[in-house]
Amino acid sequence: MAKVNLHTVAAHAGVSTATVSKVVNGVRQGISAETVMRVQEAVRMLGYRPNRTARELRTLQRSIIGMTIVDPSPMFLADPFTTHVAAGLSNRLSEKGFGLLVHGVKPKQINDSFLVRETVVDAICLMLSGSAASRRSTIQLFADLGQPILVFQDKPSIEAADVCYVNQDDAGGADALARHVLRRNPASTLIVIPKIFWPAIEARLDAIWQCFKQAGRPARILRCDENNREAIAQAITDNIDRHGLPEAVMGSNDRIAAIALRLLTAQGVKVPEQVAVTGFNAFEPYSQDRVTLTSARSPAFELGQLGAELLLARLRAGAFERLEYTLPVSLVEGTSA
Amino acid sequence: MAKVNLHTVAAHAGVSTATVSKVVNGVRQGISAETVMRVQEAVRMLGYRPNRTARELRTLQRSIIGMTIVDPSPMFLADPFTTHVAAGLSNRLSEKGFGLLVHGVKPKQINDSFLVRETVVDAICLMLSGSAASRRSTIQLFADLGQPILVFQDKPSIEAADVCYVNQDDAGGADALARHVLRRNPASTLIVIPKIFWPAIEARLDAIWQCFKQAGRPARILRCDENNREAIAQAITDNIDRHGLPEAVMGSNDRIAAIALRLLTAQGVKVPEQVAVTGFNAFEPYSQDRVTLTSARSPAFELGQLGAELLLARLRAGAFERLEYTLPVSLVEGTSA
DNA sequence: CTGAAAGCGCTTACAG
DNA sequence: CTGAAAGCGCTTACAG
Repeated sequence: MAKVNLHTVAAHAGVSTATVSKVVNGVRQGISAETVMRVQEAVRMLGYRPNRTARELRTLQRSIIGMTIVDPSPMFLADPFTTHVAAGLSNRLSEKGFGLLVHGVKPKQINDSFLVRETVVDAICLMLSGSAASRRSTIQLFADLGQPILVFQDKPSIEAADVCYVNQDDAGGADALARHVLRRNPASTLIVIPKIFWPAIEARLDAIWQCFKQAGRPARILRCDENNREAIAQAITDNIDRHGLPEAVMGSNDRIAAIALRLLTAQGVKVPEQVAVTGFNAFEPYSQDRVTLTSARSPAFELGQLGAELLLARLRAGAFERLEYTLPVSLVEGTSA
Repeated sequence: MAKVNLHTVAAHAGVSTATVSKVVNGVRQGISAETVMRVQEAVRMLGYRPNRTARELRTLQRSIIGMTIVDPSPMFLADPFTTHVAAGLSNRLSEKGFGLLVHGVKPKQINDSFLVRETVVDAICLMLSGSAASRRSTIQLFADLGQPILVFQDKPSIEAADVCYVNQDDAGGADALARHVLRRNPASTLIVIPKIFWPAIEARLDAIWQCFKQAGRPARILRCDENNREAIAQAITDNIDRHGLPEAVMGSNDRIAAIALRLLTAQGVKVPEQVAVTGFNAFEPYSQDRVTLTSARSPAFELGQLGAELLLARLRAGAFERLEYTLPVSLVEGTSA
């Protein structure tokens, strides 16, 4: 079947392409009801679907937002935090007829990413892992593109007018958790975090660390390979064998906390009586053997929604109203700590 | 800063836009090395990034694949299976300079989806929940668009030349699990599945059901609200209270199996001695209290990769080579069953 | 109320 | 080896 375009419809309805364009776009101003009907009928009969590319070129906007996730693993989209953000973004963008283009890229390949090389979206969201220096240079790279950039979960490093930072209060959440744990004056605390460097995780760690320092309570840190459940369990077991049973275990996310919780109860350790356990994220309530996990609720979906709104507003207004936003993280009190 | 386009670069380098276009696209045929250099220099100096929209309009291809997920929940992107497929898709597409546009849509709103209303991508992937009839009509709707359609995890219902089905062998995997469980001749078996209707889940259920029927062994089915861990645990507990402890619990995914496993061990039930437990997906090895979960490995990431390759080939060749593909699902033998 | 026409930024067959 | 020109499918200010 031949391509149906504005001309086909116009010819079929016996009007100009200008008129068809207006009808299709709902511009009823100065068009007779009868003409509208005739055009709509032609559209229906021919199964006409406007070519978005042409509209985009004409109006010079794509109505597509890019989301670049910099992660060494091709499974970038499997991380719950990331997917919650993406879901929130897509959700809000869709409502406004905008699309979300997701793009995972390995740290080495950022320069060759087609989102960098070409103008393919109206604005770009960034979700970065890696050291502060590498993140900084990545943000700089994107900032230099001359497109609006929105960075999720990162400390403002580049001060550019068109770079906006959307964070959750990881430090606040971690602080609340630490205070909660410190109420029992633990003689020893084990903090378990993933090896891969994510700024949000470091922010949580810092806050806990500060809090413990101020309270004059010791804590030790264990970094483990997050991709493997077994590896996490083994690392925790080894650490306990070497340094003894801590009085609290603080995981940097619920997954790690759940593994610790399971491991401890399997060894007959009572939670929270002997050991307090906390997690982070609380994307869904977590419980095990009647103990519910004390955690902090990450508003990741809301982060995505907010990001979408800010970007849409930026595109409309020509500038971000503010360059930094922080969403609160609330303590989820379970029975595990 | 003013927009930099082909003309700007051409003027700067003192050549025609045709020449700049060729250099930028790597067409070195019939262009002197010196000209190439001069153009590249101008591109660098001006920070020129080709406008993808214009190229798309000229070549009439978008180099974007759409992924529509039909799900009543806005959290559509939070499902591990879906995200694994999306990651696989995006991974392969990126390598070829293609983008992945994700779009979650509620069942009622499919007709208003901009992927349906307008031509915005080169091809569309579908991931559908809901009844067979509703899925069928959704596929029909997309098939009528005159664009290549690739359906993940659904039984071929619409026979159209441009609709391709990519599945994993859910029935095979479920069958293997059922046989495995049946080796112990369980007097009673509880099958736990989510309330929401996903074809893959039904395929698993059917296979298990058939297998048990043939073996002359009874099984009962429990449908529960999958979004809530507590609800699942409660539903299983209630079912056991009412019908007694089964000798096997087969979850339709690992998450449900893990909840059952935890719940049983918490009640002092020995797994697998008293009750065998199985899951499905095995996106990562799951273990708890030294028992490792027996499951079936879903090649979701590979499904996405294959889908990307098929779509790319389809776009190149003008037609799908085959209209149905099934990836194997392998049994993961743990100690839980 | 309607239409002719310019032009968005590219690519490409063609002529030189 | 290089460039002039047509045209991809739309939108919109403008004239009638």
